[in-house]
Amino acid sequence: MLMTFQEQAKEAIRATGGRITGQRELLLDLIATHDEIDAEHLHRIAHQQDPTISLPTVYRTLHTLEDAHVITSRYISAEHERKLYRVPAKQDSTFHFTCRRCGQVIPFHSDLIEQIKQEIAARIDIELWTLCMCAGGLCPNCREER
Amino acid sequence: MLMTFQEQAKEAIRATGGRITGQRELLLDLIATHDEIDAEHLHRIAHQQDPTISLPTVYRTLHTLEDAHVITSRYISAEHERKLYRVPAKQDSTFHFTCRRCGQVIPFHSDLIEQIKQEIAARIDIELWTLCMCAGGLCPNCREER
DNA sequence: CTATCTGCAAACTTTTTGCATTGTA
DNA sequence: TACAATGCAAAAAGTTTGCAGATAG
Repeated sequence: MLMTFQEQAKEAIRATGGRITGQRELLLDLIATHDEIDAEHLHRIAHQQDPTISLPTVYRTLHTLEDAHVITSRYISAEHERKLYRVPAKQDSTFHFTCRRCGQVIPFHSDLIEQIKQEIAARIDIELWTLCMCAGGLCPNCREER
Repeated sequence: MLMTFQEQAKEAIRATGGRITGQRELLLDLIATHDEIDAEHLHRIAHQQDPTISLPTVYRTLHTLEDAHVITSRYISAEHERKLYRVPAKQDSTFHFTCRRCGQVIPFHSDLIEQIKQEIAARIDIELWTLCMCAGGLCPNCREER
């Protein structure tokens, strides 16, 4: 009997004395249907369904969910532009190359990321919550043009 | 006959029609004597030697140097903090774990980083300028306390 | 002499906070 | 009916830009 992400999240919110509001339910539904999303984008699409929802509420909800370990966050661009939030299980070993000239983003999967996580865990006694890995440089096209 | 970092940098600046100003010479000297430094720190120490130097000049100089491939930049913490600049050769395979509770930064070296760089290069025909890897979670102390 | 650099002040982007009000449990 | 959560407006933090004046080559 699997709990949905939304149910798990609500459980986690209640567990710490938090309350389930309409805004939070809406945000949970939207997070569940997007692989990885930033606060501003989340606010934009939430706003279409509930025009009263504010950006501070989006940020506060994301922090609440992250503190409860219901979502994780990371940057995917070397410029650390917007922080992206996601359900932990999703695309854990995918990182991104961002072209510094045209801005193109190329996703990249590597098993070495899992190995690095294990290496960290083996060497320092930390609890790893997030690992962000961002590559930057010139993409094939821009490399050719210059 | 090895050129110093400063001489190389000046050469690179001149090569693109740039000019060698007192501010730029001072910044180059300071960058050369620090492993990895952020704009605000660089401005602070530069300001002690030349109180007229401004933060925009520091940023503009860092961008000029980065465009000329004389320095590289990266973030070392997964939180939206400061960008760090450095001479490319320095501590290339060191990344950092930042504790989300106490802020402690634990540097961490792994040969897997070089392997990942090679894996990227082998798979996509990119020119890799920077790779940032930021780990976050609980440090040994904070993990114990909660 | 002229294009590049500079400092200053102000703008910008993303994220956070104070506060009075609303709404959940 | 308490205490958590909300919206608004304003602040914060890091970085960038416009502009008029200074300066390298």
